[in-house]
Amino acid sequence: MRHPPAGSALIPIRTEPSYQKSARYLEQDLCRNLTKCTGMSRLYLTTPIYYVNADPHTGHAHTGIMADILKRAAQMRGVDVFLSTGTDEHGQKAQESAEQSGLPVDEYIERQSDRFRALYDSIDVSYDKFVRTADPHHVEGVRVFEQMLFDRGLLVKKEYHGIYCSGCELFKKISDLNESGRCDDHPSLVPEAVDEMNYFLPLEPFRPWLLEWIETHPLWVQPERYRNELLQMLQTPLEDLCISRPKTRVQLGVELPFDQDYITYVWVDALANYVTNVGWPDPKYTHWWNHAVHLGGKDMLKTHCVYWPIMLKSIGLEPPSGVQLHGFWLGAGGLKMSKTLGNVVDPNEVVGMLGADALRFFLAKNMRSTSDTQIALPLIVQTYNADLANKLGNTLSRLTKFADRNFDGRIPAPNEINSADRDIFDDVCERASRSHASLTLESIPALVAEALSALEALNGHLDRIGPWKIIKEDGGIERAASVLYASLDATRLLFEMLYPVIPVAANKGLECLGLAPIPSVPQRHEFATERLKPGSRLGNSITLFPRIQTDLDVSTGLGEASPASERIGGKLRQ
RNA sequence: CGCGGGGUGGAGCAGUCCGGUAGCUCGUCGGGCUCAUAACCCGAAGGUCACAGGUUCGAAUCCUGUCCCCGCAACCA
Repeated sequence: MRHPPAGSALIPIRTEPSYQKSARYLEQDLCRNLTKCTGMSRLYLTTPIYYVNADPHTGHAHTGIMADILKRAAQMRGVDVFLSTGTDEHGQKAQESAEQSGLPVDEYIERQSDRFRALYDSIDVSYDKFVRTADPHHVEGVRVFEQMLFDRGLLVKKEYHGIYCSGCELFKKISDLNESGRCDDHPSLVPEAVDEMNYFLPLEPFRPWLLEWIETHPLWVQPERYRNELLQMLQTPLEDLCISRPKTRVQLGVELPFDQDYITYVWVDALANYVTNVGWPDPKYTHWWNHAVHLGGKDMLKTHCVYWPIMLKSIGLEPPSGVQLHGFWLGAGGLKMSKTLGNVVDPNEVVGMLGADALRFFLAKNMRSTSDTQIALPLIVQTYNADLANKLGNTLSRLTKFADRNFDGRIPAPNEINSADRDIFDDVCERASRSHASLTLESIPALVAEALSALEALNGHLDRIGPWKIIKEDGGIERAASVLYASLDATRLLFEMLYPVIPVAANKGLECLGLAPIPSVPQRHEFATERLKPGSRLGNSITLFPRIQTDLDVSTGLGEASPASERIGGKLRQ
């Protein structure tokens, strides 16, 4: 425990919830899901592994940050968490990108992989495993996986009939071609019909099993709309899944264990990371695998909820406990980000300008499960100034500086806590407990919204009471002390509540309150009982989030922004 | 008729499942306060809820049709 529950008797905690959660909301609760699947003691979170043929973008940052938020929140509930991520470095496109870069293939994929790792390091994603598909353990795992498929007689070798564009070096679907039967990117070339021998895993035999699995596990895919989409997807027969590529066409990949003329095509290679990361084929992998929840974008639905469970089932492994998906980020104007439009948001740029917590906070606050969401630099700056600087940072400042001047930089001892003080504390406490207890990928924005509402209530409360006025009255210091204690303690709760979202700033805030940082290890955290200790010394008062001055045009996303301190010669920094 | 999402005051969004005086944040304007990061608090202006029909005592919400935007359709979270 970080500090004794010394003040727990000071302000009675209300136990009656004043908020009614809808039954539907409860049904989609990760907690319940995990209670059923994992007993809540352990959690294995995964992000997809990212393809190295392009640079990391906002979407990659988002999935990692959401995973990290869920991890930190689970750890605060005492859950042991393992978070995996990594890069996929195999396949034709990686091979081509390497060639285009002019670098040796090894050098290219290492550089790209490092870019993904560097991004995650810079945004404080606390992964426990960063896998690269070239890692020997992973490669061996893929080969064992494939040998098992082969030994069980599940694979068929047959001709793949396709239309091949030699310009793209890819097979095309009829629907990919234009009216004249040519590829849009290479209109001068005539795509040719090619027959190529490959290995396939027939999926159709497993469709009835998968349908039943989904029927009997209503919380398996979340949000619910993706479950509906999945069920619809499974109404029609499934095509065989191609798992190989001839070496004559692609060299970068894992050689099939039973046919050295072929390498592994993406699915077995990429998806298998989820089990090889936790030790498979060593039996100890179940320690984590039995508690696995995959996180990712909505485009993962078919691969992670059809291909992957069937692949696992076919060799006798259990499906993951859950799959939680999110939408996509769109650029300014609600349009897909593109360099041509100039509306690309580079996560590295945001981190450089505003810090990792600002990016984390924006993504956590705004992603919606039912639709794609807009992101643009001016919107991020707006959120940073309004929520982080003006509300959260400023509230900390006004309280700690008041305590510095009037209470010798110590937590004042509360005397007469009245109902207004109690209400403000209960309000924050309840919001914190409730949003943490029910946290899922889908409800992360609700946690942020709850914190902001609580913060507004706290600021309003402070203004109505006006401790800086009261303290000037006769005997007012007693009353001011109580108001300040309740407000500081509510602020403490807010930092604890927001710790998973903005870990660095939250711990700085707690430090300002004279508290130890929240550790990144499983440790049950009780919002209501770990009260501030009267008389203990506050830390140094700091400007947690300096305001940013900006000329950004919110409607276009174009323009310039720079830190206020830089713009006006650091005056704001004092 | 391939599948799906969306169109709500200047900007970003909630509300739509379970119909009942249109909400939030930002911005703007006015006032207050001065403990605080030109901050914070209070108040105001601003919307025919894409459009047209229909059901209903009553529709942003349900039904029908239309228009527009976006995403997906074998490797982009």
